[in-house]
Amino acid sequence: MVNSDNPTDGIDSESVPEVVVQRLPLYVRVLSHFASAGIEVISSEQLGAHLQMTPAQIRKDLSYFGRFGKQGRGYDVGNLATRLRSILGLDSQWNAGLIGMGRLGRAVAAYPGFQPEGFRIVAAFDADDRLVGHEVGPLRVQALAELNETVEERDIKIGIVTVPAAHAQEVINQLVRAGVRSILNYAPIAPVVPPDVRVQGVDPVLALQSMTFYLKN
Amino acid sequence: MVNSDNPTDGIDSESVPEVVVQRLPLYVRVLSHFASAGIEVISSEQLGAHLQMTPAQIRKDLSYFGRFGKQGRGYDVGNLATRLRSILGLDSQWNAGLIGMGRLGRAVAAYPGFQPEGFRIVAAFDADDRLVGHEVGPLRVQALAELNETVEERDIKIGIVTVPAAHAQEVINQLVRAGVRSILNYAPIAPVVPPDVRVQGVDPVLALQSMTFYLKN
DNA sequence: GTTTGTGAAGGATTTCACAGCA
DNA sequence: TGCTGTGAAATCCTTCACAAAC
Repeated sequence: MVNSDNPTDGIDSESVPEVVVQRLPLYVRVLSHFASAGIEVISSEQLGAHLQMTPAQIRKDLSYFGRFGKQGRGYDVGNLATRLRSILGLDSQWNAGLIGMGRLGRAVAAYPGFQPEGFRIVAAFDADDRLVGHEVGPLRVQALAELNETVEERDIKIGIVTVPAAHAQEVINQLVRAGVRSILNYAPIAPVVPPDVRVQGVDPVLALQSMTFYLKN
Repeated sequence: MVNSDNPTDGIDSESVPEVVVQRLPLYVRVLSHFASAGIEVISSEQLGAHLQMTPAQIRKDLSYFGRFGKQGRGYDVGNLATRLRSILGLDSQWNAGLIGMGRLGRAVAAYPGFQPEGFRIVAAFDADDRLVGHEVGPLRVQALAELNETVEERDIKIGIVTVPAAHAQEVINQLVRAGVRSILNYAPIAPVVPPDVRVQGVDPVLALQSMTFYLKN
């Protein structure tokens, strides 16, 4: 088992607002930044200035998970980063399967940002027989029929979907059937999934489309 | 001037919640999907089923912008899509400048998803002199010193940042100084910008990092 | 009969403001 | 003195529920 529960933080995920969980990685990132700049202690005020949010929100967010600061001083940068990483499960490796090895899939496979953060792509799949068997970096492209057994064998907890929009819902269905509960979706669709499955979309066009509203108005 | 204000919708962007604006592109996308499936009329119930949200929320969201439906029937798919596109400014072209022509920048330049949605990358920049002058697709890589005049000349309204994290804040500062108020940021940082500038991050790692919380807890 | 549009209610999130601790 | 942690207040967002429209 790659991912061991850390007994030091037993958090009821139900009791923490989802928005708060989504901000946690941001805190980790900024803390790492300050740590590598040699800063050892930081206040919620300073964190807030860098993240463009109020100090009160940062303190309240952190209060869902514990008491990490020292009154009159602030937070120990290294310690807080470590604690938050542990809470998020970022202190262990997470295996991911990549589905769709076209142009986008190969770009994602080659993206160097996953590995250092503990995310490892351990399998690659494509529906196209002509791609199956080919090597993409260290991975051999597999047929989708092998999804179920590979998810089990390689302890895949995350699915990364880089297939064309027309096939994305079906591929996501297959991932869900294979037991994957966390999906990173690059396809420009809003997939329908059971309530216990989490989908995060990565979609530059969607991001641009909401900005034009403000450019125009 | 590429982007003409559409006089049919005069919306006070202050009065519309930001979350609502961010859902609008999703509605457009689903409506296009239904339109190309030949469906002409759709209820908020059906839309909600596909987007996994309540019909009431969809109706309330739309009510910020007008009255698009017919009681007892629902919404005309084509008409609603057109109206929403107009409200978002998606009925005109938007020019973007891409800064950072390394691996990621070239992948973004080659991404075929922007063009069909009306986003056009009209300039490419890099700080590295060895890249300046090279051609990437139809673009000639320019020096960053030319940013200001090029933004003006080519009516660039959007900056797309694909430089390494260490340079991203400085590049974003330059974009802001050049008058760009909408930025799509691929760099893994949380940049500080003036209040009238909008930044949307595209960050697969951040998305993954909040999902692991739920995998673990 | 069906479904919209919308005030009002309810729930969630953010901010305030201050007691308590270093 | 300076800053955290946190109840209470304020704000923001979602859902309810129903009159009006087709």
